[in-house]
Amino acid sequence: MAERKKNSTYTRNEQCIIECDLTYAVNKINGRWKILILSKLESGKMRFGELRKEFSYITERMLTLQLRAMEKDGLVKRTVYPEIPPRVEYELTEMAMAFGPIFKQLSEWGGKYRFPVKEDLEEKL
Amino acid sequence: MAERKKNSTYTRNEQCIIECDLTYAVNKINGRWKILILSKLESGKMRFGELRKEFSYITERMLTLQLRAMEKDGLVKRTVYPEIPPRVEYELTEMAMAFGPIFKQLSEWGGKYRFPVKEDLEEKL
DNA sequence: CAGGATCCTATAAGATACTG
DNA sequence: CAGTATCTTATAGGATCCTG
Repeated sequence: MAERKKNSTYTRNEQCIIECDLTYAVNKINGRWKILILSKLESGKMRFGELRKEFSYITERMLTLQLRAMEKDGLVKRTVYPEIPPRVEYELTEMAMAFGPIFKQLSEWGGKYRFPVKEDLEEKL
Repeated sequence: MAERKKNSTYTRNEQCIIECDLTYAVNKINGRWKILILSKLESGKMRFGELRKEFSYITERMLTLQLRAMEKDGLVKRTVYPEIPPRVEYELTEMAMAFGPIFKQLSEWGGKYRFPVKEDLEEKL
């Protein structure tokens, strides 16, 4: 994500990634759509077109960029089949699969706090 | 974080926040330093200066910006004591505390995958 | 089908100096 | 002490058109 600077020093963030497990993890999944995409890919490998249909609100360009960034980060494996028309499949690596339970909890957090009203109602039942 | 546009429509991201628990949660903690700060504040309320000392690699400006954003987002409570010299304390709200276990798991994830070598060594023990 | 290329805007982040 | 203010750069995100 963040590249090395010309002067061979690190940005503040890079310095921290080197030192901190939490920052390292956070940086892997930072990016507006990454968690969403990873979360979707948990259910199995998908073609580019399937992902595009699933995330119609993400531009093709961003979808590509985020997927490639994750590939570089070792979270996603990209397989190109030498056919015509082309077929490309994306699947999670083991390290990405390990995020599974975390995303599930995140989603639960969202469900609980997104509409406080919802919570109030549930408590009344 | 993202503001309403002049034309009264939503950005792609905002549209998604409205529909999706996971995106809602992700957006609460998106920002280069938020998780780190939240994670630190878990151990109790802290003064601005303490946070600044703890995160010496974050500029004062970014620290302020992230804290204020989180305050607006309902994750952090900011208390100003009308004294001279001024004293300001930051503490987590209940909804932020609920992130606790998630951050812990994230950190564990980082610990496991940050240095694959480390893992190999551990397996040999 | 799965993108790449190009151009543009918005937002994040950082350096530095200053203040009630 | 706990910020603000100002300026600048870097990065993210998006619109649109093109292609092997």
